[in-house]
Amino acid sequence: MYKTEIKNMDLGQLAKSGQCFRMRLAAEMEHGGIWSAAAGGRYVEVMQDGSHFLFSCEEDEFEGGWRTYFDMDTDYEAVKRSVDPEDEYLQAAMAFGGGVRILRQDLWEMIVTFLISQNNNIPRIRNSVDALCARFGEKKTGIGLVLDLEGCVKTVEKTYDPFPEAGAVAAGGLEGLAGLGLGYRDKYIWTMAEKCSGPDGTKWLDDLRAADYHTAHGMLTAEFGIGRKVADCVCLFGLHHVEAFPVDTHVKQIVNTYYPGGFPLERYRGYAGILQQYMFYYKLNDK
DNA sequence: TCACAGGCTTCTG
DNA sequence: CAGAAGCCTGTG
Repeated sequence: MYKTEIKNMDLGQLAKSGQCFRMRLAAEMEHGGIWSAAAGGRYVEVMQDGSHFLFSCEEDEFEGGWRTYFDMDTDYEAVKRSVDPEDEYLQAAMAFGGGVRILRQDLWEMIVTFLISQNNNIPRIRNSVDALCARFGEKKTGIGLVLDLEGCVKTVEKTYDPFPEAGAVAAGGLEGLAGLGLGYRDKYIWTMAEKCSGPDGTKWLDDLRAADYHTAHGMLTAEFGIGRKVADCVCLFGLHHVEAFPVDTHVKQIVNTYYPGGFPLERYRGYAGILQQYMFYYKLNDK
């Protein structure tokens, strides 16, 4: 296990932020809880109490993977300080969801996830992603956390479904995607599974990783089923181009209501996507 | 950086 | 019935 302090991070908020659909509550607790995350062929469980975090992995695995995944080297404090103090909507959004970050997730997984997201809602997206993993992901074991009778934290073995490789999805054919609640999106996913598998697919994904935002966005929208909005989500969540600013139906409503002259993208040039996440989370979860 | 309409899955309120 | 982290295709 590895214990560390992290500010500006809230796992419960991240799980509801609409950027990752594979984080869930493993055990409820008085303060926060134990959350599980599966990413990049690895599994971890994390207990949060305020800014104190206990990871089920050891320090080397944290430093070698989860530190990057949780984007710990971005200064979110500086981002928050840079926001216009007069901007009441953004200030309220940051006060409400200040623990939201831009995770560094797997590119192929983000392509599939945000193809599923189109004309869809978060619970349904989650169901489809889970079903996809259950069908194609070959079960693996990871290390989780559990409280013993005395309330002490212990590690415990857990099984989980990793996100399937593109090759596995491609091999299943279009019919392999039936019954997952994908609807008309199934053909988009299967086409991209073909595109991303094999040596050519690996090269294309590597080229995408090497490209700047504008180029990557163009490469993505050239593909079947990927429009402007999905491409921006893949750029933001799969390539960490935080200048990408996905405009979906909710963000459109926010802009129409609170930024009639348009969102001040120039003021936040280079990282507007982070602010988009604060606004998106606030709009969807504030009641 | 042309605008717009219609269709596409499926579930919730 | 409308709406949900939309996109594709065809038309004028």
